[in-house]
Amino acid sequence: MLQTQYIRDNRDRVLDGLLKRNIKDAGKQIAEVLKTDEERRAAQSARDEALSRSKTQAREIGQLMQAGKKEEAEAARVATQQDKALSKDLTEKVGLLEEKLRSLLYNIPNVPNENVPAGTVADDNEVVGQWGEAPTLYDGATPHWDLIKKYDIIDFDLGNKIAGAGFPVYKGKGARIQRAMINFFLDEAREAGYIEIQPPIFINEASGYGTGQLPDKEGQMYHMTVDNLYAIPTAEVPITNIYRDEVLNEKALPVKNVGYTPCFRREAGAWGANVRGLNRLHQFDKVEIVQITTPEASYEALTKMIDHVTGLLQKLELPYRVLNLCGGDLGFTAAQTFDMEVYSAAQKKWLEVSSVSNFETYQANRLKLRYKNGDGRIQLLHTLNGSGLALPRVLAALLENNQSEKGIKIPEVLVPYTGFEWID
RNA sequence: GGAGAGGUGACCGAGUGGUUGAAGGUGCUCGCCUGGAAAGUGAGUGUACUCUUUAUUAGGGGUACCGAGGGUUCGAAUCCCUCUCUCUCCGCCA
Repeated sequence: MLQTQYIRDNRDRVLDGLLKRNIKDAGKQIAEVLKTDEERRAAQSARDEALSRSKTQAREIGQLMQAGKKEEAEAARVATQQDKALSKDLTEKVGLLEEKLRSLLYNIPNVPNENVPAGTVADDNEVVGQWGEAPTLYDGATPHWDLIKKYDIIDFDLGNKIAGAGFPVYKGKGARIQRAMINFFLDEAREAGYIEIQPPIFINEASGYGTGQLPDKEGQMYHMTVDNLYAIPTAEVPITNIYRDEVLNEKALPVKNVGYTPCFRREAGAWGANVRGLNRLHQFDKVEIVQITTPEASYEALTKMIDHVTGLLQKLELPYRVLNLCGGDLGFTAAQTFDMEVYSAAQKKWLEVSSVSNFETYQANRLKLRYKNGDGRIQLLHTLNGSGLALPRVLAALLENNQSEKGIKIPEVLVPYTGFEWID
């Protein structure tokens, strides 16, 4: 969430940013925040004053008691009753206002940075990079949902039987290529300086709030009500929450973590057209990279993360483009996001395989993730994360782009991991 | 599932009703020592909110905070209640 102080000091900047996200009542929301904040401060001043008085009185009574002046102490004691009731009321009032302010802030998304293009829909995203050429496929080429049946490597019907739609079963070379990609991605990240983490795949409520999945994406996560745990939608959640409520030493920065986890998404209401095959699943595998840096270093880190991800795609020989997401397409918590899309020749469309974002202090503020800088001042850090990479759509593109009469050719870099060169 | 113990500052760890925001240690910052470092040694080192001050990446004041919430009391880290988390033992299991 945004910092109240920041909104107070940069009202116009915040407003402009929210308008870039096409939030129509941004002015009203910000005015409400500022008004609540003002009420809160007034209430706090009043409360502090009342409490200060009580405290002084208590100290005096203590002294009288010790001096043995019982009667005077007793008189003073009676006199405190009124202030006590007053400060209790005021404390309650402050609490309510704080809660109101927090819930207002929870519903205000991050302010896009100045390089985020204006726009409302995905078509307004700005293409900032492109690599590779779409392959020309042979006559018998088909989309991946046919290929997986032809080679019997992924079985949706079996998934239906044992879990439900969107929970595919990977078989034989299908399972092995999954394992191969995971290892390849993890090794590449390690070589780029990321520490590998294997986090829990269920998280508690506090973690959900920490990274912003709660309260606004409540319905998108699988929730185990018996133990009040949520299945993670991405490794970003448990990995970033490692650093919740932490004050890091500047020397420990930047934090660079990578983790492989299955990801679970209910995709409530998203099922329908254009989600065939591997394009959208309830459970999928992803290798996630996370960085925590100082504010000064975060945009350079973002660039490096994009380079890392595009490097992976180049090694996999998959044609891709890089998009600078427009205000309207930006996720709730991001200040800037770049999407990597791979071209899937048989579907003749771009598939998002990675999304790399800088959240600036938005997550860190909720997480209370800070560091002590050289001057000894405590400051919020910047958090960033990106997929490096999500498997299903990479696999879809790989199957489709590499198909021929002979079968599906495995990219060279993956062969040492798969142990086979062809799916045939 | 049953029983017990415990959650204190960046970290470890004292502290059972009145200068305790909190001993001591570690870490960190600055200095001494050193050719340089280590060791040793001296000093400093809470966070959040808030008010105020032309000492303004600063000074001064106030309030809150010892897992969370509530209660008792003139006064609570310290007493009581509820919740929560962690640990240990037993049970069950891998």
